[in-house]
Amino acid sequence: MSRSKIKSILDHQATDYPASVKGWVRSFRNNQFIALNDGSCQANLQVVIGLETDESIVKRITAGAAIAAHGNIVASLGKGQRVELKADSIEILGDCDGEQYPLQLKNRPSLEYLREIAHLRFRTNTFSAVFRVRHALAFAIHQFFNERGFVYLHTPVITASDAEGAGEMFRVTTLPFDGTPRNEQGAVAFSEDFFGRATNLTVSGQLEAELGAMALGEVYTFGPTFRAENSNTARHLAEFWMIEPEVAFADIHDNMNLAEDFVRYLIRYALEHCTEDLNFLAQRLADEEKNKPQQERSGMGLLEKLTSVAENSFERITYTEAIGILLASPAFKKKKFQYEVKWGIDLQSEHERYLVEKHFGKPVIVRDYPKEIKAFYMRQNEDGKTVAAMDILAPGIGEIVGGSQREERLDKLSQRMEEMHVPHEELYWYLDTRRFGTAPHAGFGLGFERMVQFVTGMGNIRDVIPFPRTPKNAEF
RNA sequence: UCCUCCUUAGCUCAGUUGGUUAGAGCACUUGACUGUUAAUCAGGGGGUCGUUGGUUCGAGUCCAACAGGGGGAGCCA
Repeated sequence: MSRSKIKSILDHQATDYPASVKGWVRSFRNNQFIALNDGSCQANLQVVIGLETDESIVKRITAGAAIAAHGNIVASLGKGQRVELKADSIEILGDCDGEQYPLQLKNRPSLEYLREIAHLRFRTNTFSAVFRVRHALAFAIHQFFNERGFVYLHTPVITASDAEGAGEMFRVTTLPFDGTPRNEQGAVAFSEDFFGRATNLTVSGQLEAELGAMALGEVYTFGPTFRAENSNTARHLAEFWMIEPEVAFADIHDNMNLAEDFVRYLIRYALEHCTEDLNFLAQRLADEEKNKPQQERSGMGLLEKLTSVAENSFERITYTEAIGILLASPAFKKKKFQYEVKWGIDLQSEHERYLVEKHFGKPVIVRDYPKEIKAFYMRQNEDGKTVAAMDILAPGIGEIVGGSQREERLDKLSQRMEEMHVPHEELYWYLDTRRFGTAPHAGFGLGFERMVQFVTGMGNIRDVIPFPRTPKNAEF
């Protein structure tokens, strides 16, 4: 008999039919009742074994063991579940020595501990829920762009450009560490390296995505991104996934509309397709909040927060307005901000949090930042002071989207590159798009893990990626 | 990288002003029970108190360095 997924058994109303299931034992009660989970859904299937079951089998039904159960799906006699599998036979597929198995249903191992056994943490309710939601969001991303006619463009993971200015890079090389070849000036001879030049892991697919957009019209990337920054926070990874749409004939307002539609679409998708997992995660979060002091509680439950974001439009303000709000705030007057507030500063975490969590109470899109604090490729506004950049700030996460209208005017772009010491030679291919049929265009980047954090309510980004890569940590 | 906190059984945690043989729950094991719901009840085994060094008659407890981890900040997505 072929294996049935537990999800399909629980989803269907029928009873009194034969079925086989395979999964991992979550708990074994009364030498008779197995709570079995196969990863297809949050809920367990109760498998009931007969009293005549061979004792040598019964002894091997331990928490964590992999088993197969064959029998009939029947209406449950007990109270906690609608149906159960009345087993005729049990097969032990893989034993699990409970004395050494670190996961026990009753012990509530901490997220920090589970991070150290990331190879086993998928077996917990929390992580299986998080990774099912992560999958759903990844799928929804492709669906969103596909519905709108975007082309999924695979930009390179290995890049020769180090002029993107998006952060420290990981070097990619096959040169030996001992006896590294040197040129006549004594510098490392990258001409002898695999690609004949210095190469790195990508920090962004944006520049390449722009090339695609200037022919295909609307493209997006969705792939791994690498930053060799020594960042030790709950919001940073050395290897993370990023989505970068790029749209020809679009301005900053089209860009904000797309980004807002996108974020709200993803949340609606999760609410519709991950109800059970989100309910579980919401409950988990609520339990966690109970142990926090009153002041640190968020006040809104996970589902309320997601529903509110999905149903209400984001606040849109300019950078100049944001500075005005901060300067007029009670927090500023009481000198609550650690960092200075004045026109020209980069907004600090505390400023973003004030705007999003205290002042507006919902996601905020801030646009038209001072050109000095933004990248060379952002389009210069008429005022000569600002660029058409926009960031979406989300409650609890901070910056979740960063984007801009791109500078399509060759002279302006060229001039800005000179001012910011970005070498023209290395980016001739980028500049060519401005030489040959340039057009207004815009795009943004969305940090996938930050989106997963927002939807699942997980506080640490290391808990929403299967195998986190952070400074001093590349285990598994 | 900076500030700060933590590290005691497989897991979650107690351990008082430095003082006898370091405790509990879960897990494991032996037995009982058999429609349980984190099953329950009774007995049992299980410890290099992160590592190294120091102070002291005596260190899980005090001090230092190192390692690992958490929280906050910077950089950013």
